[in-house]
Amino acid sequence: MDEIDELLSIRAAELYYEENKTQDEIGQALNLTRWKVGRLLAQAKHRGFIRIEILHPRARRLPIERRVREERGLADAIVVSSAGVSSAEELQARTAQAAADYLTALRPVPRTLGVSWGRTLFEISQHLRNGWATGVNVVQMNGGVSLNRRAGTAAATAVAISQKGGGQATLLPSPAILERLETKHAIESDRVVAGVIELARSADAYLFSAGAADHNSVHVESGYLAPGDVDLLVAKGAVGDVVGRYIDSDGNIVDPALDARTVGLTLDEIRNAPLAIAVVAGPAKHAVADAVVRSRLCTVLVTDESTALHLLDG
Amino acid sequence: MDEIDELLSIRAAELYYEENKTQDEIGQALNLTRWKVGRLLAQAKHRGFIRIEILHPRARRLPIERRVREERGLADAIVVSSAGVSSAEELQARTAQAAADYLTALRPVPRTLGVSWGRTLFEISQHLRNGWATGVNVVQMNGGVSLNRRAGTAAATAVAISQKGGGQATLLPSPAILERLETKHAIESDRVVAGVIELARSADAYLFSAGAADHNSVHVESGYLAPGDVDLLVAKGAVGDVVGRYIDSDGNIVDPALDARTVGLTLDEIRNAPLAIAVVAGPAKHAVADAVVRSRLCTVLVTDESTALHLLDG
DNA sequence: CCCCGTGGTGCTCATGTGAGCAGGATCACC
DNA sequence: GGTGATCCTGCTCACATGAGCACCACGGGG
Repeated sequence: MDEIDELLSIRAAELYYEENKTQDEIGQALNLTRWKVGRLLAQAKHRGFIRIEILHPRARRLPIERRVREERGLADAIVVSSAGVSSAEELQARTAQAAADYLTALRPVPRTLGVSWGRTLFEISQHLRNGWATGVNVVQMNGGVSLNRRAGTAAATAVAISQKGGGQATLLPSPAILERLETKHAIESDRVVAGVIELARSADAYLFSAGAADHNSVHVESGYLAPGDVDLLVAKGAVGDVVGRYIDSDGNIVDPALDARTVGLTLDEIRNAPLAIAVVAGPAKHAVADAVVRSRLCTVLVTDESTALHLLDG
Repeated sequence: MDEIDELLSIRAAELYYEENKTQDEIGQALNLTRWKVGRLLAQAKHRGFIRIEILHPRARRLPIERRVREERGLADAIVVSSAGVSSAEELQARTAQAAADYLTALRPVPRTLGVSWGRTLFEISQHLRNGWATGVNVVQMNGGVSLNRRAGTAAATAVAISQKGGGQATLLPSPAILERLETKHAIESDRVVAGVIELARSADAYLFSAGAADHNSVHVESGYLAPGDVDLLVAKGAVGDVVGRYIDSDGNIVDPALDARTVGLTLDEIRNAPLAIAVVAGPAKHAVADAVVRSRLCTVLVTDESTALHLLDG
């Protein structure tokens, strides 16, 4: 196609998309047959001169979803549009909303849902509507009775999800990470704790997020890890954590000793789940998202557009 | 329309615009009749959820052009799209290109074209193609033999436009602004100068830009005005200049004494022209653009999207 | 309890649009 | 200069879509 046709296709596109003229009218205006106009418009689309965006907080990017699903081998992928997003909070909110929508539409409805906790999960719980399901029981997948002012967030998340879904919440009454291995063994052998973990293992589905390996992590905020600990993990290749377990870009445990002191389901238990929904969004989490998907920690991914595109670059 | 319909319209739009499904297929997917889908899509468009942009350096915004024409009473308006523009230079280039296109397509072809000079005009001259017209003579509208390194730019502009248009250039051999009123009178009574100005008065069309009243002005750069002079003009209400004459937001001369020492066509002579094409783009020139249009200094305006929208706010 | 206005639904029909095809111009190559 | 391949053009036809209309459900008022 030469330059003059390119220009014509732009003129035609202006008249077609901005002025709502018919191809026939455009033909008269530009002295072309209506078929030529049709071809010019097709060219303009094909060459990427026409961008169509759906501007809405609930808008998704289906073509990207499909590519993520196919190229990264996921059972499902939900990619929220970032068109018109002004703040990181809004992106987070959109993603949480999408995750809530996904849960709501999920069939068959899980009877028992294992959940992690954190900012993302809390927000999802807030976006779920009352009655999003009937009789969904929720069980925590990992320890996390917080040590600080945010205490109760983890519990509130699980409780909100279960209550809105007409079911019961089962909390895991244990810290996320224990200081001594013996204590961890001790707590795990507690009948209640062991029972909860057993229940979590039997869940029909898991819903969890992933954290970036940086100083803003919930683990630092909650006091389970010091900023220095995180630096050390990063030095060993950590890109983030899933249910409190830090992984490198291949999804392998970075620090086995630390991992052994972490209470909750193991990554392999999650990997073997038939339905594991990871909700990971935001530029800071590009690397973890990639690790999660690459190491098959999830079967379903809910994320934002830019993270999804990052996954497709690899 | 309630919220559930809004959501449905977004889902429908995704399938329609991103997945290229037919309304019928969408209907099957969402359990709707195909007419309902059509209505939902119409709603989505109507509510502004669908944004269609034409991404191309030559793209124009016809609806904005029309509004500018009608609401500001211009014979014509050319508004270049700023979709996908990364730098101020690119915006400038797009506008210059559009002005060149407009000139090229102009009918009837002007026999004599009066031009001003400056960065914008120079760029337009560069974007014109050889043979854009046959036999267009160009005459300078205002003085401007530059005092500094840029000397010759004004002349080069007029010469390029005329040569590419197969005609002759007539230069106005005079400074833009003289220091003493007597010198100005003297130079204007020079037979050659008077002849050129007379020729300029008789031009079929004028093509000029406008400068912002700031320290980056060509007048400061060329040494006709000191930065302090500009500050003074701004203090008196100046928003910019047209053919070297500084105007306030109503298009009135800000400093009659300075204006009297300025060589070239007067603003009223331009106002009386049947065809006066102003090319004004860039955020810095929003105010001048408004003054130019408000005071009817031009019959045709070539500008960029954001400047045009600024004009429509008033 | 019925009646009528309102808004939404599913339809018919006319129009707009894309796929596919035959003919003809263009150009390289023989 | 002929010949074949290739691309483009203008067309037919089938399909997709929007306008307009009759109908029905709902709800308020008589």
